[in-house]
Amino acid sequence: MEYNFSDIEKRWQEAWEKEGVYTVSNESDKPHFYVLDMFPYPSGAGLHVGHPLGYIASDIYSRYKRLKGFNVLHPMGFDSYGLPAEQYAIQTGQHPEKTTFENIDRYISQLRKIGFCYDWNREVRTCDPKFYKWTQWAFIQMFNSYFDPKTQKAQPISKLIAEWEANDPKWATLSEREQQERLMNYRIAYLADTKVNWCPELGTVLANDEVSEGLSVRGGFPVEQRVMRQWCLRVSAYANRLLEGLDRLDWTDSLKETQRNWIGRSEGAEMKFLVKTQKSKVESDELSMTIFTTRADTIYGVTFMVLAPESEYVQKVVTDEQREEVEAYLKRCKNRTERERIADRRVTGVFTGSYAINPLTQGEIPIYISDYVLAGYGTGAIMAVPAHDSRDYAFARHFNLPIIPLIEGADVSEESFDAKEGKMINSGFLNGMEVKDAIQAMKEYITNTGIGRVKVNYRLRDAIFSRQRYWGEPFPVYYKDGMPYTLPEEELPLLLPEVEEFKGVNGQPPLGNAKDWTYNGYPLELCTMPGFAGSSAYYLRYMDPHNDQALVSKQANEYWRQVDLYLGGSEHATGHLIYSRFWNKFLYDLGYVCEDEPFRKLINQGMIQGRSSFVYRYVGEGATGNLYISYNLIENPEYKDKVQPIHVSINIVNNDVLDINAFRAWMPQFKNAEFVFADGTSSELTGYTAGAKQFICGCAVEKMSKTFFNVVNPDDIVEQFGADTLRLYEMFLGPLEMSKPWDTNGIDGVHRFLKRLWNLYENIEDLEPTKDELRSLHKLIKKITWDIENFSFNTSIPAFMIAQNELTALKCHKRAILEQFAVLMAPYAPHIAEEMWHRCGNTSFVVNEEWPECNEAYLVEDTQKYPVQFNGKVRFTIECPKDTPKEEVEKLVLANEDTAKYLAGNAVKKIIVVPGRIVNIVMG
RNA sequence: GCGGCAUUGGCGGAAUUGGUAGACGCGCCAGACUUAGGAUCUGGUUCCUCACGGAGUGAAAGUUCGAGUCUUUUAUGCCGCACCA
Repeated sequence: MEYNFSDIEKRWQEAWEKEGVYTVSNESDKPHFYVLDMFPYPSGAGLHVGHPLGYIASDIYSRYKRLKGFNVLHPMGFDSYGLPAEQYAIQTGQHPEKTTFENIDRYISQLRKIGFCYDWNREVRTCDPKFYKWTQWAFIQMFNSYFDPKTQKAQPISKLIAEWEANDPKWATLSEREQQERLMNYRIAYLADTKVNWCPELGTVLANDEVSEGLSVRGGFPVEQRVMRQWCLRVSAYANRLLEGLDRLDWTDSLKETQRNWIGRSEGAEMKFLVKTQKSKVESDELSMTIFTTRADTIYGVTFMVLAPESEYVQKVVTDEQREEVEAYLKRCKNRTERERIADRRVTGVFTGSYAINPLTQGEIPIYISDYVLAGYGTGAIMAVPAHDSRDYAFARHFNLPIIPLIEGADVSEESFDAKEGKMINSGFLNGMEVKDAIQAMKEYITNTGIGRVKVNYRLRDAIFSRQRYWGEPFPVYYKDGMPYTLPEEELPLLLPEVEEFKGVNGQPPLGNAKDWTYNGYPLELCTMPGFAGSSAYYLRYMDPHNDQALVSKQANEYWRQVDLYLGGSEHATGHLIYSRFWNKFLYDLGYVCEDEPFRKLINQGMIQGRSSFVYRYVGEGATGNLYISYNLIENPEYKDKVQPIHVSINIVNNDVLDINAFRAWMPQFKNAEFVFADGTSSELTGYTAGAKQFICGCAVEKMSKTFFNVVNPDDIVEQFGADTLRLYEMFLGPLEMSKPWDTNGIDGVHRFLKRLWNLYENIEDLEPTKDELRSLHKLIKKITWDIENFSFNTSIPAFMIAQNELTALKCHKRAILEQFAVLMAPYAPHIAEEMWHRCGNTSFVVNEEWPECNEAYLVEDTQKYPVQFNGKVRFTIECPKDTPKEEVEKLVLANEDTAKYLAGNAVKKIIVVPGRIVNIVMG
């Protein structure tokens, strides 16, 4: 009987759905396990074969865990707020909800065809009011909380108010507005004037992780710096906990390292420098500036100070003579976009006219302003040590400032010496110390003398949480006397209003276009929340998706606790995975969730790139623009550098051979195309007939994209080969975590395997399995179990193939063997596994079966033991295959004399041997 | 610049605890069957050599009875961060 995959797959998908075999209950005696995929943004292009890679891997793991007796939560949903749908809406006037829902429908139909074991009853969509109610709810909690630095935990802000009422007499004298303003400095969700990444093209601000090299990640539009009043989340308060929490997570080192980098902890010291200006005489603290440094030991080499242009110190220290020059410089900095600043790293700066006093040497040091110092990090002011910092060095060279070497033997005539090693010189009481010790000594010195204090700085900034966009969660916030207040929780969800026009007008965000956007007559917030708002707690919602009383009930949360296995791309390392951890820790502090970290184990699947094909158009002398050269010839002198590669649809290329007729029909400009074939003959001369000559295309690995004509749609693969073949082949491509190009060419091999496997399930017999058959099966059980537990899915497919080959060679059609084979296949290829299980005479679903146990006893090969004489005495025993002749063993020992000597001197229990070689030594 | 990961046939990649390097698949070669097909099956396929034999996991050194695997140095590629003081 033929392997009719489309019939099998359709039948079983319908049966699973009808019987609800993948519906998950929160009440179960079984141990729980939560497997989650990062939910997708439903883009208009639909899924390509790269998307399901991680989904297949997590599905295999889920199905395996189920067979192992776990109650497995494995849901899917959609991150459905976002810029592309809104950009499309602005262009076409279509409501983003309409296009979003259409895209979701398409995604669901594509996903269903691949046979995932999702519990679709638990699907969530971030743009669904029932869902974003809880996004808004979380925001209100953040607004009403502050971060207590003593306990390192979020607390209700009422506690802070009570404390002030009791201990701070000034509090009661403040007006309501003043009180609100003071509280705003503590709230975890707060409104502040901050320097933001403003993207004029998108008409919105962006978070740091949404900007790369001065361009927006979405769209690639220029981004400029601007000060705006924005909602922010006090993520930086959690910097230390986010850093320390990493140690307890089962994530890859590279991902942890990326997060550590992003959090950017650095230990150093803050130091106070008094400032001498035209107005002050330095006696008082009145004019001083605080700087942050990790190299307090280099203070004897400070030859100038530098302020960031935006530093609050600037206006205090600038002298009248320098004012004009300084203002000109500040203006120039302000007008530079982030991108220009990054692109142009020439040294610029201006002298303020004032001097700082070195607290150790009492020397006067000039204060400069330069944009190489960042306002957002440390205190926005630095002490410059040109001898030992390359940036200070460049500045000193440009402005001809002195450079004092502080480390013995350091040559600073050409460049700075940045390394933290060597003996200190020119450094007063630090002279002779190693750098490491000097840093420590200096820290103690400044603490004791009160010049400064030890300080830990983090690079992680607060997240800017406002977006001047339409397609996002509205803030549950209204304004009274210009101060924000949150809506009562029972008013949630605050529904996204309808608007006529999706683009903002008159500098107002799009919600400004909504009619009657007020609460009790007070204006509501016009901004919406960013994309990461909805994706920061969605994994909690899956635990209890229909609850309208809470984000997640206590019982549901305490049953599932946290995501046991999370799969997704590494591109979310500094965005989603930081925000989610922050969000979760916040909810944990307030007692809404029972785990401090959301994702226990995390795996990044690699990206699947496209494999583009090219034809080469002849553009040399006498070119008609109509002649194409086979790839194998383009390096020939007559064509070299005279051809132009043109992307060609991979649908008309098979194994790098172009389908000539399909190419001519593909686009009008290729209608009269002529070719020089692989053998050097030309189509004009020979008169082309299909199949007679080969035209070879070039190829390249690129992003999968419509513009490269290299997109492969999983639907097409499913139709041609079936979902099981797709699943197996995606895993077979290579290690899960590695990036790799998609190449449909190899898929036949996997498909052939399924067809051959299918043949084993004819004429099933109820005979007792032989030893060889049992060995094949148990080898397979051992291998597949190990593979799944170690996420080494790619190596399972060869194991299945080998087992299939062995069983075919043994002509094995025995029920006892084939039943278990079906169960082993179930995680990888669930449809054919169900059918195989069924053909063995079972009526149950394979998903309800038990994972087979490996019996090691079946794996032992027949061996025999030889005592080996060495130096005349019996020294050890060699165990080798039964038919190995004794002379062979003796010859072997002599041939491996060094090894034998070593063995004789050690307590060796067993040696496994194959002809000619000792291969495995078991120590006693 | 800092950090992480990788490098094995024509190609994707195996080698799980240091123990037969190249599993399995693609491609290619030969053969069988055949209604000539992009079907199926069988055998071969790391390189050099007619062969015997030798070499071999980016390069160099080291540890070990034994190294693709461990250590050091180095080269190349990919990814992340980056005037972060």
